[in-house]
Amino acid sequence: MATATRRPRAPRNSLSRRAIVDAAVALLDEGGPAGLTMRSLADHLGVRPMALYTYVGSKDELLDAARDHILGGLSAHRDAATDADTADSRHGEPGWVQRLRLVGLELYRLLVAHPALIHLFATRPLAGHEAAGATEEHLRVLREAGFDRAGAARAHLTLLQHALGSATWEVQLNRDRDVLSRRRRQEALAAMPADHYPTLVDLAPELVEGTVGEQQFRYGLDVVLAGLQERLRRAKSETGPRPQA
Amino acid sequence: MATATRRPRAPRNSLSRRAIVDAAVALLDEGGPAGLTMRSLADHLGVRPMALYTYVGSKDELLDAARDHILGGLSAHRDAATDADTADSRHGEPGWVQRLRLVGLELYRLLVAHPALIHLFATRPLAGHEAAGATEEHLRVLREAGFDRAGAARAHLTLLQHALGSATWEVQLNRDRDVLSRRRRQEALAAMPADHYPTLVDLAPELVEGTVGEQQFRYGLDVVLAGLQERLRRAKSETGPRPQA
DNA sequence: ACCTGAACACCGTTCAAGT
DNA sequence: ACCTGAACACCGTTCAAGT
Repeated sequence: MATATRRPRAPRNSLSRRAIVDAAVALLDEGGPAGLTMRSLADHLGVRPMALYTYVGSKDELLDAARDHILGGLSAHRDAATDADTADSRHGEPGWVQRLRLVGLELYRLLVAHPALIHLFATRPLAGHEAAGATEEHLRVLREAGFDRAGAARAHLTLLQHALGSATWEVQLNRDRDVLSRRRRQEALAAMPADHYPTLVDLAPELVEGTVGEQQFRYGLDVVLAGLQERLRRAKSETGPRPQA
Repeated sequence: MATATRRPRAPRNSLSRRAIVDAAVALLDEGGPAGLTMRSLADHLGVRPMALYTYVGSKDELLDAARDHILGGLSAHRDAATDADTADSRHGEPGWVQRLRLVGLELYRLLVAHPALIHLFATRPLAGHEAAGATEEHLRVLREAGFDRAGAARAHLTLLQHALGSATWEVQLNRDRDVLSRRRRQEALAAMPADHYPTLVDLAPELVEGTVGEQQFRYGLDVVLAGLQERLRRAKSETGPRPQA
């Protein structure tokens, strides 16, 4: 859409891997996955396409670097929680649940703020430690709460997977918020064959209005957290009342 | 990888939208998103690229059709559950929980069996009723269990989002199972800076061994289902003991 | 070492033309 | 109506060359 910024021909040694990755992230946020091509990126940096290959090797490698760079913000921003985030904790809720909620919200917001990140999760192979900041926090809190080693690992993955799925759904649902408004979406749902999907058609208003945005993520996160509490309770009653090492 | 099947020049009226979509799904399953180009698809069908445009309009439209075609299998396959699926239901577990588990497993398996589907969820805009078969089943079971209208909608989305996120993670983690084995992945995790990620490094074995495949999905699904039971219990105790309409 | 220019083997799609 | 051929404006990347 936006007119491609024409190259003001950068000076000789102004390029760097860091600058390239930064520009790549900017182009991804701006124009989505399609907005980032080696050629558009080169143009953006005032350089010929092949100049980039001095620093990156391939586009895939660049995409991985962009992903890791965005996710690298995870541990640093940890204490950026607003009052609103902590305000709605349930009364009598254990501290570890509240802390996991904050990590989850941060992760979800990062994914929604960088929609291209979701594309990268669904496109590039994973090693498993991409969201290391959130992983470490998850695991530490879970272990302190009393989860055993295997339980902490599985619970962490569940939280991560839920955040990823929620953000994916949310981002793609809102990709063209303007062209397909809520009203139209509700009409589309209500217009489905009622003999095959009676309940879906009946609940069309709730599906469109009530399951969107951070509100829906918070609901799902609370469900997961309640399930984890139940899990911990059961594990403790089996092992006996004293907490595990 | 596979040598491109050379066109045996199809007879004149052998093409159809249905045949094109089927072939597209096959190419997607076989070679991933990159394996499907209008040109490779035409070759596969023994036809020139532009012949496809009589039936599809654009590649994007074709991708949506392929996604909807795969997801269309959701309602039909409903009773394909094996004994193993029902065998591990917890004793004294309400029937609705068991039914939701079956739907979830079916959804997860479909996503993992068609990895390109995950790419489509993260790439193409959503209307909200793509997985209508699973949605209808979810909503009906939830309503019968006693969830109110808004609660059923939110609970359904949570189940859907969790399945999507789990499948995404799983598929991308295993994309090159051969080139990056578990052993190597565990070594990579254990080699991360222990001062920044002590718990992660410590739990590397559990993270690699215990959080993979359908086993991990079942764990997360059980967590979500336990959370939903808790949710329902609380809602009922607020409204009074008699079930809601 | 850092960067350019030309080229190759691809894309999706338009447009005019053939049957 | 159904399909082809040639062409356009793109891709990522190789290769040889310039500084």
